[in-house]
Amino acid sequence: MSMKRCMNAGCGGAAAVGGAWRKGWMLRSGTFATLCDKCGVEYEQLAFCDKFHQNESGWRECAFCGKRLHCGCIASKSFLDLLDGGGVQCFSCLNNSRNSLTPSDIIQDLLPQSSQKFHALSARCYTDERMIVFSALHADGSSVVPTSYSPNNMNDDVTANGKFMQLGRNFEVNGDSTVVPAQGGCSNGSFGHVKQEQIALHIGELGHPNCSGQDQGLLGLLQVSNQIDTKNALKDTPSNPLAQACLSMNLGGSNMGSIMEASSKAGAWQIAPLHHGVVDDRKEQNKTLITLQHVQRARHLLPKLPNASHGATSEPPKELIPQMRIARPPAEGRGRNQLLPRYWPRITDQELQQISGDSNSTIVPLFEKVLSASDAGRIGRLVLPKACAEAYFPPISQPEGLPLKIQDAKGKEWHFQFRFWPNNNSRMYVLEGVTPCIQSLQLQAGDTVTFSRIDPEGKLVMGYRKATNTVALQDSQISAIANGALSCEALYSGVNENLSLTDKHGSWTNEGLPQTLLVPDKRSRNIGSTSKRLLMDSDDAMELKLTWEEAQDLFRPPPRVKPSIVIIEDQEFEEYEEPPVFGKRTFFTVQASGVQDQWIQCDDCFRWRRIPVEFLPPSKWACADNTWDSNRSSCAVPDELTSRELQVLLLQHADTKRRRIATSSKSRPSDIESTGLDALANAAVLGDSGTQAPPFAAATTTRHPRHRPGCTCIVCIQPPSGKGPKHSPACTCNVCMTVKRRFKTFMMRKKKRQSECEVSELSKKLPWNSTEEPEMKQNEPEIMDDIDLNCQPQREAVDQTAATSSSSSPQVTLSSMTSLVQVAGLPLENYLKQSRIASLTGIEQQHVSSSSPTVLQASLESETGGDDQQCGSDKVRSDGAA
DNA sequence: CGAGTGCATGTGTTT
DNA sequence: AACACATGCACTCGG
Repeated sequence: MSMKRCMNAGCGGAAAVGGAWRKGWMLRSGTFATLCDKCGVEYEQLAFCDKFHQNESGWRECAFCGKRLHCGCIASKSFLDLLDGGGVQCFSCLNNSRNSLTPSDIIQDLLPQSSQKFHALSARCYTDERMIVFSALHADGSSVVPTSYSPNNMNDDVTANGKFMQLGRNFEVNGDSTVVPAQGGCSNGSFGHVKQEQIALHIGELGHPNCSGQDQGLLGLLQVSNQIDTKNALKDTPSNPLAQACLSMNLGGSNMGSIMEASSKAGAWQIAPLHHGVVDDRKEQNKTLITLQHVQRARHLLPKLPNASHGATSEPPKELIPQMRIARPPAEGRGRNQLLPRYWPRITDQELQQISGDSNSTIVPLFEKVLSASDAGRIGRLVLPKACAEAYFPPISQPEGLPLKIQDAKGKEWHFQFRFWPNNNSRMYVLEGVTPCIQSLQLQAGDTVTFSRIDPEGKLVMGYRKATNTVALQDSQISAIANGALSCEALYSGVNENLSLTDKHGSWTNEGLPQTLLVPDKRSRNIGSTSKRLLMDSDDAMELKLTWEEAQDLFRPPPRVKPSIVIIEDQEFEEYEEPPVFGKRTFFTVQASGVQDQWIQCDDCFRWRRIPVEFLPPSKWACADNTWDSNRSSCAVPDELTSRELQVLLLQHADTKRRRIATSSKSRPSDIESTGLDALANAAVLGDSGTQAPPFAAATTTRHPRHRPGCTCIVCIQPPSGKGPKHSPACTCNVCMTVKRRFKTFMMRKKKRQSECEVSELSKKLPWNSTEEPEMKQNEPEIMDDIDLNCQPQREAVDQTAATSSSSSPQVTLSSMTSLVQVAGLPLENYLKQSRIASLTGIEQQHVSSSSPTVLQASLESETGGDDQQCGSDKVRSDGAA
């Protein structure tokens, strides 16, 4: 066995090379460092476990599989992985030789090595596995030494079991060969899990203090055989400062091996169990190993907010913590650090407590999944995320899989079949037989099921969250935010996978701020779901999108923070070091003269005040802040508008929003592409019922929605392009009859509405109109005698303008449906002109002249009022089903 | 004929 | 480009 001299000047100590590893850890560079026996200083070296034999040509061969690793080329990890805790593992066969250690080993072997004291070293114990990773602070509190450790003695039984361990590689060697965290400063924070305790340890210095972070806190992990060992270990050294220590225990008791990865930036250590023992799964295990990566992630249970320097606003109120729905990176699991955040369990402490009850069991949240339509459907198959399945469920090598018992929150045990299908050289994991469970829990697509494990029993439990509240609360939540009544966390815990944290003022914290808010990202704009396929009522989806956009509109620069100006491609960007805050919600009006106003509600008296349009109100605003109108800068001063006027404006505003949603949905590409027949048919079914439906749900069919099997009407037999024979005026096909009936309905409704127009009249008399009103005041036709169903939208679009200008006569014969619609808008337009509502009519004219059939369709729907607006697609559906 | 099963395929996401 | 996964669909089986 060769020896290598310690490179620490003046030390001269030696470390063994070739045999069992001394204390060592993997460096980021891919090399392996060991600790000098004598001085404790580490140095890099190349060495191999004795399981790898050096052959005559200088290559080393795996004793298990015979594959070779070039001597001295540790970076050639295609064959070999050096285990930080000691030992090596062949990537080809996964056999490994490893060192292991017990807590007593750690303590007895480690502590005497230095006279320096560490300020704190928190440690954590994991059952079954025998690994220690720890870091510690210097006594001055400024330095952290993250390291791993393995004792001198090998434990062959572990080796024989084929288990292995691996530590973080996130350490780098600086010029002085000292070990520093790979990413930034060592951070504070707890990485504890559901049950953990932490205590300070005072132990000898292990290595080199170079963590740049000023943070304090934790720094280590212990992974030992079991709790008892740990406790015994502590007992074994009563005189040792460790007696003062506490070990953080995680009862994650499975037999899984673990990968531990230190991500020092967040002070977070990640543990990733690996498959073990199943030969067929080894390739995937390899992959798991190889693809280990840094994951800067949110911390565990009680996330420390990221920027301590921001002062006292960082910690969420303690009483809120159990309720906070925080995405918890799962504590362990094979390849768990590869899990996408969307699968991170967001179970609350309260829910955990509910599951665990009063028992001493520990609930280990594993992962969660939003149910897809397939998952929740009758097939009874729940597709499991591959990484989750492989990480947390028993390894399976045959497609038939294993029966799996999973207990729900009520204690009922469900029997599923956990299996996989081969899929594109990969696997697709499913849980079969979930229908009874899904039905029992009344779960639907969009709901979330969570999987946890009860330790130490290792029993799997599943919980669920219903999704409906999330969507329903959106608007109100945002409103509440705008009024400063709701923290952003409450909002985004429901709609975004990102962990969200707020300070107690409701401001975003850096770490918790969803990126989708800060930087609109194409990939993450699909709120609440990662898939378009996830069933969400389309209205809800659109509503979500709009409110999401509104939410973005409400962002304000952080108060009292001066931005630094960054110029990127000649564009100046303000860069803030603090996250934005939500501003207060307002609405805008435009006077007949074209002057715009912005209206804001006082937080104290709830009166509405007029403010300049360009003003970006902060989250709190009161009359006293009304510097523009001194006459109304006190809550004692009544509203500028009468309550009636206000009501009208607010109604208009709400209506505007609703219509904008509808319009936006109709201007989707699929709708734009819809044929004239679609527009016709959609129009035909409008207003026939009051059922609510997504306005665009039926837009892409190539046949008219009233088509029924056997229908030979011209619409159904002609190609979607509209070419072909024309409808006869006497055609009595469903569409024609419906269109005729529809326009009769328009007539009736118009008359009815005129009698109900008191509010509208009042609004017209107001000097203001809510903006974004272009589609609001379209009107119904006077008479619809002759309806041409042979709609050719491309041509009609041109005709519309002519119709608009030429015909206010009810007797005019129209050439198209869209022209009809156009004429339908004329009487009110005229009326509005007479009423000198210039802004409205102006907008409307603009829209008319540029109308596409789709827009007209939207207009048509708009004019039919709220009830009609809702009827479109559902009507289509119901008709189709009839 | 409907339910169940296994695989194929398309789409969206991640690397 | 590769991968993950939601869902479609052909096939089988049993009532």
